[in-house]
Amino acid sequence: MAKAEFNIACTLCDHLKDSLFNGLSPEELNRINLHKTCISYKKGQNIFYEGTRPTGLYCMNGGKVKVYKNNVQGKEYIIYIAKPGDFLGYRALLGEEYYAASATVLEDAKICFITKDHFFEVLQKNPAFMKRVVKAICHEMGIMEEKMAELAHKSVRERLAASLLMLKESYGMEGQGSTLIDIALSREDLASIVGTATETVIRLLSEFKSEGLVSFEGKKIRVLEPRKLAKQADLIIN
Amino acid sequence: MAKAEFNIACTLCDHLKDSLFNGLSPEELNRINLHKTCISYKKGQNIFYEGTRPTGLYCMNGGKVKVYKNNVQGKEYIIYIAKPGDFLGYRALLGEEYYAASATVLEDAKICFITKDHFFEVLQKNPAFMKRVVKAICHEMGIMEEKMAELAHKSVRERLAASLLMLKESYGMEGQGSTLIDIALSREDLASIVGTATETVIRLLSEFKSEGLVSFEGKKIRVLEPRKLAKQADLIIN
DNA sequence: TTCAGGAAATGATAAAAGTCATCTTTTTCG
DNA sequence: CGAAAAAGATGACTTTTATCATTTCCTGAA
Repeated sequence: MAKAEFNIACTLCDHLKDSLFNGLSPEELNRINLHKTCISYKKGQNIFYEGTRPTGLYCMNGGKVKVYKNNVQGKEYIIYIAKPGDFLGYRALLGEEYYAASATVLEDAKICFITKDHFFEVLQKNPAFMKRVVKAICHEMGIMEEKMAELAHKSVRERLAASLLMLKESYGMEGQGSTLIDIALSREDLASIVGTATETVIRLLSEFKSEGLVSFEGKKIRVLEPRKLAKQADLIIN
Repeated sequence: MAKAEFNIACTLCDHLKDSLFNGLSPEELNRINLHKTCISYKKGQNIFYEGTRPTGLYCMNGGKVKVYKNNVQGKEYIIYIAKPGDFLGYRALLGEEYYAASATVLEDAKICFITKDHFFEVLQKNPAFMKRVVKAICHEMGIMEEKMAELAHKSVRERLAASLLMLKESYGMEGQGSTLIDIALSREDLASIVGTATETVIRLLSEFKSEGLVSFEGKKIRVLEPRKLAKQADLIIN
């Protein structure tokens, strides 16, 4: 599993429009470009480990990466799934702390790495960029507050339905009057997103399937009835 | 329940040292001082509601405030308990969003309010302050990640033990070779912190009591055996 | 001081979810 | 290709936790 380098100019990056770097001047982008290292990772490879110190910022150019925490008994909780355009590891970097989570490749990924100093330089010289980053972080916090409240008081069934809808929003591909969740997640990973046991996810998914809410396409899940799923998730009342 | 105004110069505030405002110049503090309104709130009064728009920043000068979300069925999850020196409502303000949570006074509180414009002005003119705020926010996010992982995979018993230790850290008063958690929390509020039913908290607390881990002092809880509690919380192995 | 209402405590019961074991299917890799 | 490993599925069973009902205790307002 050799890490292959690649290089794409930031100014020409396909995912710039989805990124917090969108809005930087060509000069600033070139500055980042000069100081970045881009690497291709294979599925299963690790990007960083919980407890280690960040030395820079990862910026996703392709693929999918899970950010997760393992508890003492080895149970995993997936905090976030990063896709192209997303920053990775900025929390620990900006908080000047160790990584509180680990990151592992779910689908073969291309990831650029910008050293801490160069990222901070751009951040400090460009208040508008700083403001955008802060805004994004605060938005992320709002999502985390919502997730904590869900974990505290929703049933696993409700949370699974909510997770499927969330995945549909982020990774949905429209077609045939329904939406395919275009990410190859194992049942185990899905359980780690929902915060439950693998067997429970398997059982509930087959219930959803027999109720006609979803269907399976290879390893992927197709959402057939988003409104009914939302009702299961207790997001809508009627 | 009239809201009584009071006024204390920011430069003379007892809690400045615990606050993110610590480090501002006297000029900046005076600027904030000129544009703040300070109000005394009684227990049970509401500071802001989920779904409304923030118009400024609250800064705690006294008392305790719970920040919480209510789900559809009315079940509450307490995200945070703010104490003097803490900012309140900065997430929605910096994220330019509606409040994602509500805030209500737990113990009679004195809270200063700085309008959005003046706060943003200081923030933008002082990059070091901005950096400190960002660092604090990112630290907060790390705590939230930890809490999500706990909610996902720890038992209520473990979470209650962890919550008691967290409360001990934040509100502990040393004495008699043990620590009193100096905050008047109802069993219901404690359940909302842990993310469980009130009855479950009551039962587990009386188990902890009969195991000699805690004792009750009026409405308050005294932690007798923090190490044993930590073992219950599965924070230490041996 | 009393008494009404809220909070705390306790018991009984049901529902939800985890665990463990087993079996089947799919994937991977030599 | 075929064996081994991993992932998925299913059943049996246990544990945990929520819910509901009832009782006791405490506190604050009249």
